Amino acid sequence: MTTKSVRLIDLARAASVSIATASQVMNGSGRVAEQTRERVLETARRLDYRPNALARSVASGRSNTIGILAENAVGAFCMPVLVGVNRALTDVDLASTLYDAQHDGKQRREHVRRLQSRHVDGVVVIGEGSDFVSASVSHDFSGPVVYAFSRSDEADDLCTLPDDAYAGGLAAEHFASIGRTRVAHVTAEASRASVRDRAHGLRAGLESRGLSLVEPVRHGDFTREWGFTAAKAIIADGVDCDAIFAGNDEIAVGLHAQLLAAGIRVPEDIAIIGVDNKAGQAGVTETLLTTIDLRFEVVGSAAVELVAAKLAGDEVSTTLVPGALVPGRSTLGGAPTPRSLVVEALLG
Amino acid sequence: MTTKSVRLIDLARAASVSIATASQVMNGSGRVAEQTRERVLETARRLDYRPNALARSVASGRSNTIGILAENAVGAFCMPVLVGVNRALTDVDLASTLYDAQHDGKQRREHVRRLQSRHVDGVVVIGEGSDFVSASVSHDFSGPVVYAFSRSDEADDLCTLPDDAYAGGLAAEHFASIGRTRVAHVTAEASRASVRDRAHGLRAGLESRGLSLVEPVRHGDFTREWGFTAAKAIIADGVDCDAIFAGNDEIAVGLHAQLLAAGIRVPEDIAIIGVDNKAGQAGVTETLLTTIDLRFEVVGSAAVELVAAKLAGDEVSTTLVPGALVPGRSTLGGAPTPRSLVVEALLG
DNA sequence: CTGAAAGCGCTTACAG
DNA sequence: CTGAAAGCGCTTACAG
Repeated sequence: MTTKSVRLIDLARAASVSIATASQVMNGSGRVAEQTRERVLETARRLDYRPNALARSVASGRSNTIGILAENAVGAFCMPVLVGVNRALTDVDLASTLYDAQHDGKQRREHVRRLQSRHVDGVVVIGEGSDFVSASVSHDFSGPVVYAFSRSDEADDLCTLPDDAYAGGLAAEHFASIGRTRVAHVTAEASRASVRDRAHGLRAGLESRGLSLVEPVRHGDFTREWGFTAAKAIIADGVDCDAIFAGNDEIAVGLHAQLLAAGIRVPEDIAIIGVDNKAGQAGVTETLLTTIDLRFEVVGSAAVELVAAKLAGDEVSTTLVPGALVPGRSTLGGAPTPRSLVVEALLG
Repeated sequence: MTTKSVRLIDLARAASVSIATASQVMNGSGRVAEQTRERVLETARRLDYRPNALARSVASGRSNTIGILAENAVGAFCMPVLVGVNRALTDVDLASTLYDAQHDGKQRREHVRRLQSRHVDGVVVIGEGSDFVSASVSHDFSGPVVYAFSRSDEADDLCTLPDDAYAGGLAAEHFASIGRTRVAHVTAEASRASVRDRAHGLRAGLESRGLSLVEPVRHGDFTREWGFTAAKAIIADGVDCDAIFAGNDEIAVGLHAQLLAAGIRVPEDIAIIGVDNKAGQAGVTETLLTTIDLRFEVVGSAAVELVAAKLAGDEVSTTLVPGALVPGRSTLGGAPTPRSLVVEALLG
């Protein structure tokens, strides 16, 4: 198929220069006479010269590759982060080599070795969210390591995470903007950092507008079932609220369904905001649920930016990525389309 | 952080052998006295020697890396295929380097160049299904190229694809096994190979059991809306069927919702089978819809097997991956779980 | 069975 | 500004 690939020495000969000079013009390093430069470049084009990246790496000591260690690639959130990482990588002209630990410590250690063998310039570990703690591998590499969508178990490791407090603030802001004043919060375990941060952001946002929660936060888990249960309890307890911030979309859907079933109108009686933009991630364009998109892709690309900055010798610190509110019918109302009926029916 | 890494020459000295010998034992090549072998291995362990994969590549001419070119990584089906590819790669101890073309020709060409520069031993192109045609890049590489979940526009390129005909056969078999005899088929455009193959497999499966379709295949597109429309038409036309094979899950969901809305019971009156196992892929464990999982991960791992086989010099040919039927309530019935309550609540 | 030597394709001081 | 030379860490015939 392919003819033997042209080497630097072939290029040098064809352009009548030494390989040192040829190398320099291909790398833009050293000072070379404009004329020779052009000649070499032109020859390179004519010969379709493609530098052997491998040889370049061993000679220069830089692989121009960063390793990606996914804690669990099949996880729901890994893909968008990975896409963000890869995109950002291409922008700074770095290659990536991906390993999936599948939540398995042994595999993970082997992958770390492989990454070391390949002399990657840096590493990004992709975790599973603000509540996930990765075992630090920063000491296993001489280059920068950053944890995307994960915390590390060592304090001064670099992470990129969604800004959960900011998400809570967005919810408060949106409720206020549509005139809601009696807000409740149904969320998951208080032991989760993401849960605490979102609740905190919500509270702060409400307070800054002279509002507060109508009742204590209701803690359960991140499931639809908990949404059902919580809605029933809210009704049974006679809670007087006109808005509920749900800890995630699953809870929001559960609340939504159960409220409807009880004859309570959404959003007329009670508006609902979720978190995750699950439908949007899945490519559903019709926005039933108002939700907060945590922008996982940005969490991924931010990780690459940290790696690149460190590689360039800059001082950097952990990044919190602000999310974006995606307005939908659960707060703004509007005519239900036939499609939305089904979307709702099979959300998830 | 990390101390300077130990090189082959360090290992050789520590074990009192030449670097040639050290190299051979690390690679299991050549014949080395068992005693020296052990000594070197032991020393390697003690020194935590990790061969420099980059240097090894340039010296041997094999990178032990295969390139992955995703036509569009954010696509709904790319992730599972990618996971399968990566898993299989790890099994044969190959690394991967991933590039995402994002459906952009220019980017794609640049990625091909990058892969060439990195001297990958082989390439797997990840497409978007049986109806997607990738531009062949086989001539751009000296090593094997296989198209996973995609067809190539060159006839003798190697592909791995879900076996669509087999999927149709599974549907026929399942309907027969639950005693359904009057089967209809609602699917997408007849211009799609996947559509034709599934229909063909269904027909063949029915015929082999002495059954046939109760009406001509209804062609539309792979959307929920078409599922609605088709269900209405089936009702309006007074079609006497007790089972519908839907071209994919989207259509199945549309049919399901519309039939319920019209007071027709699923599966008592009409059983439904979809294709894709979308819910399962998304991690939903409750199986509302009986569906056929096309096993995208296997499609991915099969691609790697083809690459590996070619690399080993074996003759291979395009692989069709058989899917698996995932039984659910839309054919088997059973108690509605909380999730299906949501469906009803929202439809009512 | 083992080692000295050439070579993989590149980069990078260092003279000139 | 340009080239000859050493070097990156490994592999692979080839002698012995």
